[in-house]
Amino acid sequence: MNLLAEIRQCFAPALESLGVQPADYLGMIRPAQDKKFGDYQVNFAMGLAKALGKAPREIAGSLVETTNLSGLCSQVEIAGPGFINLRIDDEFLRTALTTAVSDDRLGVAASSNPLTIVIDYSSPNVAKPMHVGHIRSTVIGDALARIARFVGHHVISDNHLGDWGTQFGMIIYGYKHFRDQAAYRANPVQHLGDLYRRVRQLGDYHSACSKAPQLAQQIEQLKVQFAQMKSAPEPEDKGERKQKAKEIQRLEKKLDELNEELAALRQKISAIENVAELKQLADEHARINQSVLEETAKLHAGDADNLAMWREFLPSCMDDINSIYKRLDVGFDQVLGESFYHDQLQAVVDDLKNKGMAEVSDGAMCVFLDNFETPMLIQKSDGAFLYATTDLATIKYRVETWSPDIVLYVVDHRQQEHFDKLFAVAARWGYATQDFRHVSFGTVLGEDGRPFKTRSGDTVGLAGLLDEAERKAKGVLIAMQKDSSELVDEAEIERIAQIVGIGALKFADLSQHRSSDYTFSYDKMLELKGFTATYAQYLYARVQGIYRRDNIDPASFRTQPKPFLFEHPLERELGIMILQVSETLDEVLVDYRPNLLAQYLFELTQTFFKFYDQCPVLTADSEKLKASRLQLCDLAARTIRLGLGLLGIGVVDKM
RNA sequence: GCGUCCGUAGCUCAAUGGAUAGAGCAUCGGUCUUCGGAACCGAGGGUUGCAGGUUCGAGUCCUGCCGGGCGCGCCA
Repeated sequence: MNLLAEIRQCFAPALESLGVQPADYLGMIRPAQDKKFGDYQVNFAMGLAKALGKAPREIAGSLVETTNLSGLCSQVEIAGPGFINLRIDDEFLRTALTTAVSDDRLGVAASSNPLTIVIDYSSPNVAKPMHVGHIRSTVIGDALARIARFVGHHVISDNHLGDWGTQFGMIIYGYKHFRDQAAYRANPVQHLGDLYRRVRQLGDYHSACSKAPQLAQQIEQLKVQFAQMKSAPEPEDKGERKQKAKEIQRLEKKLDELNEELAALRQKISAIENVAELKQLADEHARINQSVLEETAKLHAGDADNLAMWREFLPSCMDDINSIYKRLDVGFDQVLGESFYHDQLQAVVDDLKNKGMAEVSDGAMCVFLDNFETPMLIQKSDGAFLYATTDLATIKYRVETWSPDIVLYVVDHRQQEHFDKLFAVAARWGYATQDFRHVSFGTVLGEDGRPFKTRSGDTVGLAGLLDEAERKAKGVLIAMQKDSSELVDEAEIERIAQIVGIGALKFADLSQHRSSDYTFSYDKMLELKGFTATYAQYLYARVQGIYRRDNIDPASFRTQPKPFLFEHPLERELGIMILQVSETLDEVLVDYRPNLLAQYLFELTQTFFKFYDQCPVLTADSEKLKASRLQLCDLAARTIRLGLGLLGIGVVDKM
């Protein structure tokens, strides 16, 4: 039962009779912001008043008169400037709750308009270790896929792996020059990772060596400029003085930035030069960066040796990634990486060329677009393709293969301009009816508040983060068990710690608005109280505890529901909140915002614990009341299980 | 420089243009021989960066400024 949808439906005829498009206004019916106003509020009378030239309260009155809410709402009030406050009829609530108790879907109807939705998420670079920067796309994308699927859409989740890029050139180079056959045999995943890091380190060293002097020179120039600016006489004009101060500030900041960059380069240099063996290696591989690109080019050109190595390495790299997915309980319907599209790229370029959309500029094949200063490059001057080319080929493939209505790209916001261009090209190319959407999210920042740099070497590995989450949850669990009667064995603690720890981690991410930057903090990500998954999981465990205590089999009332009673205001409040899961899921999909579901689950849990504090369940005054309250507990717990499950988070019977 | 996103309580964050801007954490105080204290109740804490504008109504929309993140042709 979707209460909000029911109410909206009721108001449509009245709006139509006023001569306006109901769709423009029905969205303004919302859950009441403050419970004292009722359950739902209608906010469009004020807006309509202007358009129709009547007093808002008068409009509200006529809307109420011509709208049939009987059976649905027991109380309709016009308040303030023209709000219409609605209170759902208790009997209607009881019926809806009774239906929910006996329904596996808790009364949530499947969408009457199922769409085909492709969701592209996670998409890590194979062969590079996954780090915390990958968690957002993975966790948000997975949650959206689960939610959309539950709501009734046909979802195709697709992991667009970076499995065809320079990183394989690096591994191939490393394998050819640095491999330790025994170590490789013993643990291919780890050894390939080592080879990657070694090549990376040497390559970075050489880049740093060539960049550092230029950078140092640039800094010297800036310093001179800065000194001149500072010693120049103060302008008399106030505006110019301000301008000057600003310019000085800007230069200072720029200097700081460059100095920091230089320090990072020098660190990379000294890391090599301080170790004689490394220095020797670096000297022996002076052309390493060019060679890596050559190995990559050979792979792309179909070189038999490199292709064979790629085929050999890929499964090992995937093992690493899949173990993370397994721990996160994340899956995909399709895993079509960049390599899958490799042989379709030339055709894409040719097609765009033939259609007059692409032209050569400065040696590179470009698609120029209105409203964009820079073109989209689809082929480099050396003939190599770019990720834009792959993205276009991917669009073509997805549309031709799955005919999606919507294609979501769960990718961080730094790529916004890329997607703006990509979608613009796609539309001109003939894919204009699909709703391509960049579901962007904020950058993962370090605890110092600065963006997490992929190249900064000391990133937190994702595997280590998961370990830490589970370790901390286990510590809390063991501490809790000391004075609890509900003892559980060692293996059980391990299992529970996993679900609680990973759940906390995921929830920390999903509970935040996806567009805001994500400040990485162990404390925050592993928090186990307050606005967390743990709090909601605790609700579930407590309800299971009630069943255990009184040997209750919930199946008994799920098949034969008893009447719901509202003797305490919190029983009714909890009942409404339970039913609102349906409208919450719809809300999530309007703008692809899982945090709305997280917020809902938290509020539901808060309401439950208030209810539970004030309404005795097992010791209720009558059997009828006990039965009713047990059903509320059951519904609350099942709603939490469903909602957390849709966020990719599990529940446990004891914790 | 151009583009784009952001600025809300001490901290971390909420709030499709709606009524008195809300949570969590932290702090302080209460509930307690408990239906498993990972709980419940209460208190303090705000000129929503600044200044204008639009409107019946602005944290939200528009303009300008201040401060910050990110991006800006052959990386992905």
